[in-house]
Amino acid sequence: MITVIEIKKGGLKDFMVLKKSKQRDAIKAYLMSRKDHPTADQIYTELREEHPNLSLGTVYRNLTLLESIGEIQRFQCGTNSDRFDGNASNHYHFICDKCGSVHDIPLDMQKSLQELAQKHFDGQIDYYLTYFHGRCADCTKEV
Amino acid sequence: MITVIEIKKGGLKDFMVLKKSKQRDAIKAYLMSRKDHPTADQIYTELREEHPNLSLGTVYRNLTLLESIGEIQRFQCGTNSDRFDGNASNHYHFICDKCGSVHDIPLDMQKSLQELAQKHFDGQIDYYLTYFHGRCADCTKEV
DNA sequence: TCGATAACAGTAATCATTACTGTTATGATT
DNA sequence: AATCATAACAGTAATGATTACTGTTATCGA
Repeated sequence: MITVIEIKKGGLKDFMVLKKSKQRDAIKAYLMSRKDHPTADQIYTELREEHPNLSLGTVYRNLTLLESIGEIQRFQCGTNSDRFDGNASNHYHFICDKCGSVHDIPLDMQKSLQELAQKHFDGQIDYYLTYFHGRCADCTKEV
Repeated sequence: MITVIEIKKGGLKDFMVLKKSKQRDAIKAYLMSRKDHPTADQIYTELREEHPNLSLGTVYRNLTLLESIGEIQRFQCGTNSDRFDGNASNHYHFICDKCGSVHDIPLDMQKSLQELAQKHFDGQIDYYLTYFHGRCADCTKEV
């Protein structure tokens, strides 16, 4: 199977044939195995144990690539580093304002909210991202 | 009137008495006069015309301070710079994925969504941020 | 007017992320 | 299996947003 991806306008070519790489597979697999939405640096540090020559640039390049072909999600949530999620489907996130952890919320996206917002906005709303904030279960137990 | 603000633990003191400054007033006033949620650099560039000696560090310091006392809002929305909003009340934002502009959506926050999410999450949800994406009115007119 | 210190301008440092460079791996074609 | 084009790599340098530092100035209560 050949995977062809589009390249943003500007260069000479407008497409690219993907070649497989052990590094990309490892990054994808790692991300799929986790539910804590790690940062690029966390992924890099973890994978270095198995792949000592792995480069941080490679991690970033592949995360960006995987995101561009819709296999993973990247998002900012107030912390200083971007977070990555192996679950590419649209879903809700919770950010603990105390410990910074990020959790999934198993709840269907509310189409009604988007429809409601659309009634109040002139442009065209395609999707929405919601970040719930508060304290995670662990942190509510502490003072 | 004296404004006293708390300082995060770690230093010798745990409070600070605010003194007024022309620069902070100008930053706040500028932010209040706009609806386009400018970046720190945009604020800096604009205000330099009136205040030629204004420093970018001063802009950042005051934005952080104003945010910490709840007078303005700071948020990330996928663009590479943080955005600032003179309207500190909880409201919805729309980000145009084509031109990057940020708009307000005049819609009350849906308490029901938070309640719904709370039913599916163990921790304590205090608030939520939602970013609608799509194309703004101007951009829907273009190809 | 004085004294304590918050705030400043200017600059250096930090940190996440992206870009560059020479080398290696992939995969289609001979 | 050998060749060839090029995607991907490791390693490193560069970028850009933000924060921290330093010596000076402004604010404000005493």
